[in-house]
Amino acid sequence: MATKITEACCTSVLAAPLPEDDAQRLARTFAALADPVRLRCLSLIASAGECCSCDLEEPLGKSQPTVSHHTKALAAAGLITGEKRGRWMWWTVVPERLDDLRAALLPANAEGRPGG
Amino acid sequence: MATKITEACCTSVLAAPLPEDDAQRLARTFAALADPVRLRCLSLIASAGECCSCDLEEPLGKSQPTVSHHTKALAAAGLITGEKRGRWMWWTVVPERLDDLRAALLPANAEGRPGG
DNA sequence: CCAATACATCGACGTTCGTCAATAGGAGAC
DNA sequence: GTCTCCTATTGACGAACGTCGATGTATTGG
Repeated sequence: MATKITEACCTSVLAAPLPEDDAQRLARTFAALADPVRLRCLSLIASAGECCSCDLEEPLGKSQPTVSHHTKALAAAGLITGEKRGRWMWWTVVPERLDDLRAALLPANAEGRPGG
Repeated sequence: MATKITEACCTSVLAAPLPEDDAQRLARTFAALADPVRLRCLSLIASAGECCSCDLEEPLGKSQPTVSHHTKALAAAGLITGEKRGRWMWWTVVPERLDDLRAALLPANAEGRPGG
């Protein structure tokens, strides 16, 4: 089982000094999570499995342009993805992207762990 | 084995809608990681196991006040902790804090997973 | 004592960010 | 076509952030 080398590769923050471009990419992704409104937005989408922008305004307590701004930021970070159906924009989370983030925070001695 | 309830508790972003105060706490922590300089700073400390502020200036390419500013931010988020020995401030990462973050990003159906 | 070193704090600057009102774009209903 | 609903974009505002020079605070060494 030690033959399996993590193809999540490179971006392990704790294992080795992070190259500058990797740091910039990672920082942009974390920045998408660095706002309470966006975190709750992501949480609402994940909990619902799928939901449209109009369903976010009320629980978030923010105006429609603000909600649109945040969904755009989350989508730009690859954390959610949107599909337009009729008039509605349906958002879903991208679990692989969250996996990448968790992998980046893995301790150096846990490279081959399951469920990381 | 469903008897084991995660005592990481509450702060699972994807499992249920995030309360506002939890969102604020989490966002503050992610904000500490939302800067490439701080990410590289954390990475340098983790890789070295322990290091002092003066050893960070050159690899980060930033001035001493800037480095101090970033270490303070990381420490305020609980991601690193410092101990003063003589003239030097020795920084180490707080792995439990990283574990908390990874737990917050766990998918909803992975509550009881090992190595999460 | 004084000088040097390591780190923290302050003040200021330019940039980025979150927010909303106003407006524009697009898709269904009539 | 027109009207309504949902979403995206623009422009503007204040707040927060990253950065550095100057200064302050400890600690070590002579």
